[in-house]
Amino acid sequence: MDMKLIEKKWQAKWEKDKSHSFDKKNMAKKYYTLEMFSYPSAAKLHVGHWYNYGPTDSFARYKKMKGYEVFQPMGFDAFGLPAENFAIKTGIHPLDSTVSNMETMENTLREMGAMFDWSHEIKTCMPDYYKWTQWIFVQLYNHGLAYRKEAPVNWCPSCQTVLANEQVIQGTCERCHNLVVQKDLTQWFFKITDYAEELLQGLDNLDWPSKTKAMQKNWIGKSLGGEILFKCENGEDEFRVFTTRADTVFGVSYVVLAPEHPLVKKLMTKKQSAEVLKYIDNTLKAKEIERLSLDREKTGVFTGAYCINPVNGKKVPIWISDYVLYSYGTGCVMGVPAHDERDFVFANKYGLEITRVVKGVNGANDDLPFVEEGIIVNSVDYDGLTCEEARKKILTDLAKQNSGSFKVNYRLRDWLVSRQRYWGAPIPIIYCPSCGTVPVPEKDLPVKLPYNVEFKPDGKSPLAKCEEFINCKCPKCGADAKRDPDTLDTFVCSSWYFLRYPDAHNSKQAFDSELINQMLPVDKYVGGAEHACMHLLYARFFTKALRDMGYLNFDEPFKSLVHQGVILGPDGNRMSKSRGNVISPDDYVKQYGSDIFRMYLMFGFSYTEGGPWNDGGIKSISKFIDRVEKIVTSVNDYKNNKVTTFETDEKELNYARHYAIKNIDRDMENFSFNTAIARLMEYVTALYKYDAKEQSVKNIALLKECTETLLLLIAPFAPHFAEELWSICGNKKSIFNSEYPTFEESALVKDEIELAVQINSKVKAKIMVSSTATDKEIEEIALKNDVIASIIDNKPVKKVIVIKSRLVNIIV
RNA sequence: GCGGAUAUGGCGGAACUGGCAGACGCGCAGGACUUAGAAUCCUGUGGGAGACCGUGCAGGUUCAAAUCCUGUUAUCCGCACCA
Repeated sequence: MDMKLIEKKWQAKWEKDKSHSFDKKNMAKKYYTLEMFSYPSAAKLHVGHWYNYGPTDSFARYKKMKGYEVFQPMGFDAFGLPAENFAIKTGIHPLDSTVSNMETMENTLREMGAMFDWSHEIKTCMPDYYKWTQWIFVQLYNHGLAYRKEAPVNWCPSCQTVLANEQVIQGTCERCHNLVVQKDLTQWFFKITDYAEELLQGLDNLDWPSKTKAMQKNWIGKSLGGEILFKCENGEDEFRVFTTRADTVFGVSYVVLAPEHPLVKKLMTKKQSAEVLKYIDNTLKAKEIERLSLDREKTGVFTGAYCINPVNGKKVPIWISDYVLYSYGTGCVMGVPAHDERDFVFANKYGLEITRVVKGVNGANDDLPFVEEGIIVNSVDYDGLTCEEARKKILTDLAKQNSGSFKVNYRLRDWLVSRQRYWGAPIPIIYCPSCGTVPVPEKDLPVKLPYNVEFKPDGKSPLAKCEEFINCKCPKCGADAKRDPDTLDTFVCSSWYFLRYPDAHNSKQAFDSELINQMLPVDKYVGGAEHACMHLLYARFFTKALRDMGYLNFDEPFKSLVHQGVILGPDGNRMSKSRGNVISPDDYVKQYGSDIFRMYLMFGFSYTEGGPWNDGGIKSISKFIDRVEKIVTSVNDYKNNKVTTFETDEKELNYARHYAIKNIDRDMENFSFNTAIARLMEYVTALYKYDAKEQSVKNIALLKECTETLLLLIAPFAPHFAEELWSICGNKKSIFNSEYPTFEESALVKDEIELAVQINSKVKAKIMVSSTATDKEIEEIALKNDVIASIIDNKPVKKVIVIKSRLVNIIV
């Protein structure tokens, strides 16, 4: 069979019949299957795209055949740096290259033969989409969830833009892998931290991979503790430290402020100022390099100032050190060298006091630092309490004097969304000399991204240099004003696309709430694991924020999530041009067709694991497809020739058939495609055995039924192929609108079953017993077995364990 | 350091709540059909001559462990001075 030919034929037919469009009338059965949309950087699909979209489409087709009204849209995450960098290199405008890439990619995606509903396509770089991205920005602003502030931010000198925390990987830029430096800049942030607790709690109820949940949990980084107020000796200033170990506050021998802390320059004494300023300077300069050294030595400088420990009135020296992060907690910590490893190292290095205030429960452990839980000592009234009791009591007592409080801290930072780049959605904000920060009114949206812009990066936003863009009138007072020159992080665009898909052409609203509340949440979301702490977290945040504004009535966007694994090169390494191990789907699709390529991806790997590419595997699928075709054609021949006599065991064939149906159901739900196809292969082998030369009329009817079942079962995996054979068999209706087989439990009941007989847990013999036999009967049959009897000889039988339909274990 | 995962034949990978380890496929071997090969079909295929031994390693629980428990090693992924 010419696979390429039939693929073309059926793709055209499906498109003509609008086979893949969602029918709202069937809302009660809706099933929203979503694959993460792709970035149109390369013109062609790579194996990763195929591996995400092919098997997931088979899952969607399976759901459709099971009677669900499947919605499976596709689109492009089209803003972003690669197009812009490509433009800088080649001079081709990002819009032009992106539009042409999207076109090529869409064509290749269509050739996959997936059930994408292209009538709902989204392209995030188009004004009809980013208008609503901007609208959401304004909503967030109006609800206090978008704000602008000056802060030390991550700056990538190579990409010439700021980055979100999530985009900094071990001190380097996630895109170009260059070192990221800190800069003080005024930028826009989204207040994702307002939702830290709900984002954390909500994870429990999600059907997501546990690894992904754990990653988000760690990223949010909840920590329970307290804040303790330290007043400075000068009587004016004060600061709070965040600690999870308030129980050790009697062991404080110094406190440390982050070098960036604003109090530092005020508190330092004249004598220490030169050293302090030098240290601050060095910290800022050295940070990016030292960040990479894993075990770097702790350094710090005494400010010359002192503060008072609120629990005992003790004078405590104030130090600064870069091991204290300004961005976490309050930017100040108390130093308890006896009970913290870092403080211990620091105190030893600088000769600071070390006071033990916790001893081991059994009194034995004398080693310092002692970081475990224990019993409080040297802490006056609190002596003898457990650490946990002391934490509560000390904070409660401090709270009474307004010197402390219980406090929950999160590692999660607000999301920095400004980017000093061209190829993104402009930030819809206007700065007016008299009205201040003014959001662009909805009627003026979208703020269009101008085409003619000098986008070569020089550290300033390209849009700032575009006069006709940057200059505007204030929407409030009409005075001359300026637009925000930055664009939005592309993750903003992808944080709500799943809400737009079902209502992709709505020109009045971002989406119709009533419709979206019915269509969402997404029932099955499939995509790469690399998005755990970015896209998947941001999308949850957007959903919750829009819910609280009244636009949505659900809490989570993605009920059930699956990550596909990674297909490696044949050499077991990640595919890369430099390694020369890149597998091009095109070559295989050309040779075998898209059905076989997709099916091999599903059969040759465990879906969530992935693994190295292997050429031999694809041939085996091609062979399997040939076998299916042969069966179907020969059964058709029998039918036409009306051959007689029969000699086959219907019962066994029916067993194979219903066994396949039952197991494929379970496997599909689990995304266990490789085993589903294995069951299909077994079924085909069973059918082959009944492909006898001589057949009776009665038998042919069964064979025909069985081959139809086979085609229905194989349809989700090889859609074009199955559709073609289905029509060859004389069916007028598409196989995807035909009734999917259900299994009959009765067909799976065997008259006789084989049991293993063990003696002392070692298999010694096999016996056949009636499937209705009682334990007692089974035991008797087992003991009568020749082999078993001879082994038992005359030894006393201590115990006999009968596990129905599995085995018999005789203990002698 | 913290968190998560993985480890099973020559290879990719199966094994539901503990119950015959190695489904299915690749590869390999033998056979059938061919003048011959390719293709196709059939049979066999964890190791060992054998009693037996076998799921990274060492223990444990159990009539029974790839699966549960304790410890340990290796690899991969994420976070990392988070107070």
